[in-house]
Amino acid sequence: MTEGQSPPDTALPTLEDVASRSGVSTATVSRCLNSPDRVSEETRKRVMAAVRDLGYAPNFGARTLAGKRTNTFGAIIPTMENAIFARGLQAFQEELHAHGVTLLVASSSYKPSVEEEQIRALVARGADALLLIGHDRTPESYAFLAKRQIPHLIAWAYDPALDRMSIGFDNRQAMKALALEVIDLGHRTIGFITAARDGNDRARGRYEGLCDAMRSRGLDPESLAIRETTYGIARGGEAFAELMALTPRPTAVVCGNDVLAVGAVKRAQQMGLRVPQDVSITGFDDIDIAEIVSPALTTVHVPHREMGRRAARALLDMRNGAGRGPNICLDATLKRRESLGPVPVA
Amino acid sequence: MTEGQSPPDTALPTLEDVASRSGVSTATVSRCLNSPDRVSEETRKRVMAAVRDLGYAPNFGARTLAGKRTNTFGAIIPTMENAIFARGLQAFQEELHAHGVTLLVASSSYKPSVEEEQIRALVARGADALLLIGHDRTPESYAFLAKRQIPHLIAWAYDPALDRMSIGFDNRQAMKALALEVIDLGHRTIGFITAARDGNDRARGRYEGLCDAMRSRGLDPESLAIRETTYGIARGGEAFAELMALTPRPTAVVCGNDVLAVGAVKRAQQMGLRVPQDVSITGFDDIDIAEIVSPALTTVHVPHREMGRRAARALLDMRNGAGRGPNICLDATLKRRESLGPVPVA
DNA sequence: TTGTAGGCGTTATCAG
DNA sequence: CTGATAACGCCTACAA
Repeated sequence: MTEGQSPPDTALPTLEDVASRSGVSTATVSRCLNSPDRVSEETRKRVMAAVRDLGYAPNFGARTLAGKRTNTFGAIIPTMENAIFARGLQAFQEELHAHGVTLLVASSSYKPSVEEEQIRALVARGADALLLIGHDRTPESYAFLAKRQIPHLIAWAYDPALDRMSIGFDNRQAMKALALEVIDLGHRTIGFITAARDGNDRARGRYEGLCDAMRSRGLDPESLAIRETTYGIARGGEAFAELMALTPRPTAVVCGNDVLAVGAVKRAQQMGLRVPQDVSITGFDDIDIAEIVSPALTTVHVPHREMGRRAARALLDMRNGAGRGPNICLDATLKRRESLGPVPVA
Repeated sequence: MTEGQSPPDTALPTLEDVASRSGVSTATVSRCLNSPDRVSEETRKRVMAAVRDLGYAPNFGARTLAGKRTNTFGAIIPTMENAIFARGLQAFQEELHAHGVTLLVASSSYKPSVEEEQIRALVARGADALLLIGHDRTPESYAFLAKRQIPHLIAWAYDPALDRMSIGFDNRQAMKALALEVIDLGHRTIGFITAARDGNDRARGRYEGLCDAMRSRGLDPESLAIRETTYGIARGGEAFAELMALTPRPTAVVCGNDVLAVGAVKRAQQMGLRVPQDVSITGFDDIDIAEIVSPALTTVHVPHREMGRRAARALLDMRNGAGRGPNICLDATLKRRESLGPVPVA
């Protein structure tokens, strides 16, 4: 009945089409594709030819339905537009690809509700494991992950107080170290430009690290002039200008990331302020632009690539039944460059 | 028989679990999820409660198998690590999300064979439509796309000679315009730093545009000193150093993209060469660093975000049956900044 | 408004 | 080595 010469152009070829065209059963075709050695050389050739002719590709849905591992991992990042994620993810994807798994990426625009959606979407599409960024997400997301027992790993963050599977670095500690450096250079009036801290534990951790440093040197965190803004070079510039209008004017502006810091540096120059002679500026992440801008940014170097690579390995292990994942803290090291100097003599 | 209280923690809840827990049939549960208005208020509440309790999520594979639209689009880019794709893709994804479709991204590492794999992977996973970068890909990829009638759109490239559905800009024309500017400033000895042109029609188009410009001013493209290198700031610097060791030494170095150009500028400064007084350098793409580096890069501005947004709309239309997609050429405009100047007087 | 039943494409189990 | 055939989880007529 369904012996048609070739499938109508509107329908996708199925296993059955391949089978009838090569005169074997669907079971045999399936074997050809999955365990070629369990099929005779001759029939295999015939089947493969039919596969090519028909442009057959297995239906993934059916395949996973029939109960096989998908070899697909998912990753959900806040935004593709942030170089730190792009870099780490590229390494992550390369490592996975080397192990035969396909990576699917989705982005949440920093919205926990969207992230929850994406988690479900990826899992529903058969993701064997998930890479997530940071600790902040809806309780529903965590509940879902637990109930479905999805191997997952949190990257870009490490919180000693949390007992989660993660591979990241201690944002708070790293920022504290940097801030200590700033304070010990004599700065007392400090400004802080940060991304939104709500729903972003990395940003919050950095803020807390700064407060820690101030307290440990007898400064009151309350005296910190804060500007919270969205991601973007221009945004950093605007926030910087606001800070410079304050009295007393900060002698150092600590930024939550390099992008904001670069905006601050550029704006300073437009305002005729010399960096660091008139005002010091620091970044965080050590992405390319940190070194390109002049003066180059004093910042915190984060091993994005290594993080991606190791996250891939850990997730692969977990998927292979290695049990509970690791909780690894990578080193984020201080990078001294020119944008930070001693407080100007009044 | 399968009347277990609650599903063992090792198995995922299915429609049936939800059904039995809420005392209705699977059909009703399905309706609750897909067309809630066709179900009584009361039963719906009961069902939804069960859904939540069980942490139920529909199995996507089964769903597409049963023949529904997936509301999932796919995109395959060469690498996440290149800001130009990241920016366009973010816009693409936001537009799609606003229309209720999930975007899944995969990357090919600039390898056509990997891209072919990814195309199959995404289609198999039920992608309703695909966004691809550039025209260069294996014939098998095109054959597959045609046979399966997958709505797809090519972005970041526009070739007037090709009759394909695409939304991009004319790399060749844009580079020609930029190169004309260089030549008309008096430069006769020109260097060119480019990404690998094999399998990358955008890079090739830019190269050809440069040749066009030279020819149209009576210069021999053969005299062009070319360095082909991989992506990365450092790579651009190395290629630049090689070019500067040539005799005669180029007075202008045209770069295939901003990243390479920034590397060249930085290296020039390390070598004690003033830009543009001693040597001119140009970029392409107009990403953030083009403006951050000093001197700022003379480059070609590409409307990445708009491209992403419009690609999303076009693909949405195609998926909705709007027939053959568009072939749109966006404007890429010359951005004059400081890195390009007249040829030095000998 | 709700339930029943058939089928979607693949894999796996069992016989031949 | 190969062929039937029963799941897999969901959707959608069709019936009630």
